[in-house]
Amino acid sequence: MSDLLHRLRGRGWRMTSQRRVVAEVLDGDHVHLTADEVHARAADRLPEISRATVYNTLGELVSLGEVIEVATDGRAKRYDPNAHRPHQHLVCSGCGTIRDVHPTGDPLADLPPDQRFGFTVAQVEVTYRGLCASCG
Amino acid sequence: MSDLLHRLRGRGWRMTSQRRVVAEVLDGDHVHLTADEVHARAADRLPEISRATVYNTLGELVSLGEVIEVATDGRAKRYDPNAHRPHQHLVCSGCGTIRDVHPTGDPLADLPPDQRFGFTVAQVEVTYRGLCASCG
DNA sequence: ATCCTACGATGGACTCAGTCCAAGTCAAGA
DNA sequence: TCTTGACTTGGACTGAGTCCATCGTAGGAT
Repeated sequence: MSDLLHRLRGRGWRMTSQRRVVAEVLDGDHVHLTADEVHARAADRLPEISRATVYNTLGELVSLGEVIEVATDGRAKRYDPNAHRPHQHLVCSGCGTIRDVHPTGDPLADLPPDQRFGFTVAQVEVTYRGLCASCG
Repeated sequence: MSDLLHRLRGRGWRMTSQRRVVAEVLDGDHVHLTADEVHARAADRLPEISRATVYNTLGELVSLGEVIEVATDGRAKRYDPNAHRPHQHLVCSGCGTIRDVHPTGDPLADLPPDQRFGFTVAQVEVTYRGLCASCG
């Protein structure tokens, strides 16, 4: 993840201990934490970090395209650091676990012109839902 | 929509003026109102209807499978009465307008077994995003 | 190495969406 | 028409997220 920190510095980010810790917490595969979970894990390393700072930093990471916001349920948004490899999500209806998945085919091609209502379609999000092995 | 009211009566619903008004407000194609919008429109016809009743009624309609909950942004859930014809959604990133769309193909078939991580996949939601003709 | 200052952090108040609950009301079966 | 349990009400409450005035500090300038 230090490559992320390098990219951020290159983009003019002032590097603070808070931003470093938030970026470190978001490292890994199949990571989909809520803002409060990020705050809790960040506070393990930096006890005085505030919720506002976590929200600010997550928002900046999202607008820089380094992190993706995922809203799979109606509850808290989740933050997915796997932003540089396009992917979709598989969500367990039982426990809420989320996996990144790579479907074959191009879902955009499945939307015929007469179904586009004059829109310029730019992006497709696919959410697969079902029960995971433990909840099955 | 009176067929909906008949179905509900058949399922043992006690028919109240509040429930009738909520069901009527949710009539039509490409309808995707938030709970507060449903409440506002219901209150035009029945000024004393409470928010709690609107939430209760929407929740019941959802669990009866008559209405679908849609969470296309991180904000308020939207309620889609078009529950008996499977469809996906096309959302304008500018103004938030939502259209029901019917893509070709079966997105479930695009998720290979080695991408299912032991899940029993039951359902797929697809959200197309872009700019509508007015926002383009 | 030190100073400056604009950018970032803080925490508490606030908003918005939604839930909960005790008390009152009323639809519909007897 | 009576009765009763299902339904409605409004207000308090929760959870997620935003806003803002103030304080602190990273990092360029000297």
